[in-house]
Amino acid sequence: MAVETTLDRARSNRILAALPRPELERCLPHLERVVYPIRQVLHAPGEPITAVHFPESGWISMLAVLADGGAAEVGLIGREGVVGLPLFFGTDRSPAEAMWQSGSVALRMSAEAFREATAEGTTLRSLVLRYAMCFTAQVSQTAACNGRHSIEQRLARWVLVAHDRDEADEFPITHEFLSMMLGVRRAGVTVVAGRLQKAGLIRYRKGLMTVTDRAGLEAHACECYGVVRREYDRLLGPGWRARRD
Amino acid sequence: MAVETTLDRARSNRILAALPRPELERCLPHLERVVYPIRQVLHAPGEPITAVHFPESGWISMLAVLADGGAAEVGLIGREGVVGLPLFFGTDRSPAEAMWQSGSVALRMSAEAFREATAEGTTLRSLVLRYAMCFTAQVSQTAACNGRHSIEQRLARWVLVAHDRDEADEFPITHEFLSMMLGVRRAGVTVVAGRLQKAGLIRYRKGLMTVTDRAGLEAHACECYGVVRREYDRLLGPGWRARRD
DNA sequence: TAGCTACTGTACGCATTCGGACAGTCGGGC
DNA sequence: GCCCGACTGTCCGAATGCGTACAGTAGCTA
Repeated sequence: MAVETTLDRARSNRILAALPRPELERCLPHLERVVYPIRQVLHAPGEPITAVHFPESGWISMLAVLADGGAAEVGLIGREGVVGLPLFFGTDRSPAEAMWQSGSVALRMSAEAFREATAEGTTLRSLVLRYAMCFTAQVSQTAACNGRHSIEQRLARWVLVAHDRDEADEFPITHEFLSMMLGVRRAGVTVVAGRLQKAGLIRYRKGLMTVTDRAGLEAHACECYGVVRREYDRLLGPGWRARRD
Repeated sequence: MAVETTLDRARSNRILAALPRPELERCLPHLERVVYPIRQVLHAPGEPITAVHFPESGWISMLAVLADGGAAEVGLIGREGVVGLPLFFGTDRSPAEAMWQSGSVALRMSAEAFREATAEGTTLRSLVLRYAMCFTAQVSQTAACNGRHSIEQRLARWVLVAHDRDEADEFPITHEFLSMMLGVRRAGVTVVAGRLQKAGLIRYRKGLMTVTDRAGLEAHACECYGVVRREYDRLLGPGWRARRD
């Protein structure tokens, strides 16, 4: 069995993978591989953010925590991005929460090292800037989507967004959890998920969802999926997804 | 009548006002005062953004344009900010639209000049970074808000956000227009605006709205107003608003 | 001051989603 | 192989908001 080096693993994250070799090598000593349990909170609202994380696989939800104790997902981060943008923006805390949803392997870099690694003239700086633009576009579209589109459209969109960040066609997710992410009732998710399953677009059982017809899902989802996807493709190149179509 | 210099006017925009004098003076030759008609589009979805704008007064809506031809407001920019963040993020276009809503006086800086003015080590760069963080927080909270809160809460919040960016307690806005911004029916706005008026929080007639009880509005609005406001206060200092409480 | 237009008020039936409850079923652990 | 807990399916009444329509009114313009 081959020994997997930090260099190999860094190639899993699309931002790190896009760095020129010398710059990546300067980063390597500051990258530490970490594995977290599912639902692990990477940073909580108002708490200091001490490090950024470059996911190797799976995805992290960015959540806005509400007064009633609930949380609404406003964006999703996978191997195309980095968790901890507030540090880049010059602050060590944020009103949002970052929580692991799937996967759970990332490369961790301390706030201090990240600041140096994104100094003027570095490729990392311009990549993170572009990623920040993508993420903002995702959140913006989510804002519009939450106000205008049906649960069915939003669920189809959510599955596609997650699927883009997953190596496999199946991933663990329950209706209960989806309902929290979408900000709707669990029963509402069950009903529309049942419709999507009946239409042959997905399959699921006991907390495991399988995508069986991507094209069909795209047809059922609102335009928000395509708008954001095109923005990611445009700014990060078309290779940022974990899977091929 | 005193001659108002570009320097004086730059003090109206909180980002420019926060620059050290020498840095501001280097910017001045690149700042041009522009006046636009209401509803003027500063940048349309997918079209090249050729300049940034530092508003002196009033506010601009950032909109996500939807497939049905409608548009949903995802954020609001006033004298505390700058329109054209995509340029800062390294791209000259965006899926969003920026449109004047009130006021309409800004200082314009070309993309080229903006790039130089935000070079490494400048105060402008760090100010714009912090502002970008604020704006992202605003959009995130809007995403959550759109999914969870009632029209009444959202309208109260919207009025507060606009009020923060307006010198006067009254500003021109019709129910029709508010309904487009909030993504709801015009009739829905009329009903809840009527309730807020009956409660003595606002007054309006024929396209002119007046805030008569800010504290009452804050009590009626969802927590989203406070969450975002605190983030702006924290990162930009408490003086970013056009008015006192 | 008459008329026009833009804006506001209100009503009706309908669709979606909610909040809550409860029954059915899957599948891992013992 | 059985049990139990987690997950899914379904139902109810109620609330919210939608789409549409039309009437009333304020205020500008001629």
